[in-house]
Amino acid sequence: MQNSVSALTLRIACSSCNLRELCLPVDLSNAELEHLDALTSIKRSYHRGDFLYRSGDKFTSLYAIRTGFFKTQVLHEDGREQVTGFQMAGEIIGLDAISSEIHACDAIALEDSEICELPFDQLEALSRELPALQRHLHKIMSREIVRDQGIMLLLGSMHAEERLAAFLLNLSQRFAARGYAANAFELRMTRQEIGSYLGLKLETVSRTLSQLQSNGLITVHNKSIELSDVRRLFDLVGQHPAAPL
Amino acid sequence: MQNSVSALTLRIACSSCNLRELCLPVDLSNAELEHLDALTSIKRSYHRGDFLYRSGDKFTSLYAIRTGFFKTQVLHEDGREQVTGFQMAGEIIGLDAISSEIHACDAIALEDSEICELPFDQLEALSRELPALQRHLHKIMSREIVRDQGIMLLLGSMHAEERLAAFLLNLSQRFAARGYAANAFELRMTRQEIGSYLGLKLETVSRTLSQLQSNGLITVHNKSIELSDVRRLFDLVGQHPAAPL
DNA sequence: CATGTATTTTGACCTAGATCAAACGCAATT
DNA sequence: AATTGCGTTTGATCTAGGTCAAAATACATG
Repeated sequence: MQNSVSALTLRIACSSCNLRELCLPVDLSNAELEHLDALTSIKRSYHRGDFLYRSGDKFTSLYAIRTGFFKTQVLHEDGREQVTGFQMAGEIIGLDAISSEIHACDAIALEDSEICELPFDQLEALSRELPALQRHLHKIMSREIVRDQGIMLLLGSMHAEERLAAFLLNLSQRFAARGYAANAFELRMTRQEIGSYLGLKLETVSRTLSQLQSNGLITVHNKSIELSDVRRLFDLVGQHPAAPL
Repeated sequence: MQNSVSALTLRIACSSCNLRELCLPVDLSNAELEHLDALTSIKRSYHRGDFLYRSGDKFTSLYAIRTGFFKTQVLHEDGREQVTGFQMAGEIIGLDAISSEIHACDAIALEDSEICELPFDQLEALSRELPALQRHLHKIMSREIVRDQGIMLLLGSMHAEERLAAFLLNLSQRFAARGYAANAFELRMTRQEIGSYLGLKLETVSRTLSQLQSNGLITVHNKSIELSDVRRLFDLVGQHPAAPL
């Protein structure tokens, strides 16, 4: 039981977090989980539009998303921007900063959100004590590499329609893993942000969504999406429904 | 001094490897380096075209490239392929397989090559003992994530000419870091492989190289490349020469 | 509720790169 | 030297998606 907490620096125990099935504690025994509570993980709140960190900031911590939705983006010097990912509850962000100890991208809240700040030094020290945590941390980083390779495949060799289908199916699967409806959800990001992520212009995103709708694969009403024919969406990306993106 | 070795399972000591400035031992003290020698790292040779591993193979080890050149590629079910990277001496490959313990891509030698096989269980165990090694392993993984994000930016928002310029400058910098000439080198890969990596067709790669040549930025003779005007190449990618790709 | 601002949709047109096809160069083989 | 075969270059066309512009819709704020 937690008491006498400040609003800004509420210490959070992983063992009592309802995201423990998705987040850092995956694969840890109860005994190990208690050790993880030794981590001084701080809960913080962000409003829509707030920066969790900025490119160039000194790296100290990874961040586990408790609630809400973030995007990460890299800015090119000439003003071009590339959204590199959309992150939701249970996902860990900040991994790109470990290499240089300086954040390489911006992380921005797309809706009001809460995160757990995980001081990386402590996380490393603890993972020397807990092999299961060490392995899981490695898996999280490796998973990010695999994800990025999937996006490279998408950007390098898929058409607009396939990119959108893959994007929507990926969101669907991640919502489903969190207990939300897989076939109907609200987009948290603009067409422009989707386009940046998928290497398309916002007009193309809009047109392609309309086209998927008129072909009966989805229903779009502004930011609300319904997947009407998941089978044909999977056909479009040339994947079996079992395989994650 | 090493004696009585078999051709296939030569044990290699990191402490006596001339790649230690680039590879796993970076940032380790001499004392730590000796511990790293406890790792049963096995040297193996591959011929041009050989697979180091295939997508679907069980993951056991990371691989450090001692000499030679590799490509990694992911194959889409419908036959599309995407080259996800070209790797040279001192670079570590196989990181993508940690997450699922199954390799997610193919790794293929582009010329006769030698690698060090690094059993991952042992590497993890050792990195629990050596914080500097642990940190370095994390940095290697993080650097791969940053690299992938750079490619996402390239694929998502750059034109053919910019992609080729960025590609050539990146190779140049990596050759330079290994003591080779920065401004003249041989490509180890085909136009088709470059195209797959950069999200372009091989004809576009060829045309764009010709165009860079006629603009005086490079000289191309088949696989041999000379960077004639590095300054303007950097201008093209909108980067200052100091910044790595 | 009215007004101003951002986002989305849709249309008309344009272009970078894809596609298709042919010729060329170079290395290995006979 | 001729043959074969792969990789590369170059040309002629085509098209998916970009660009530019305007209208429609949603959203925020006084």
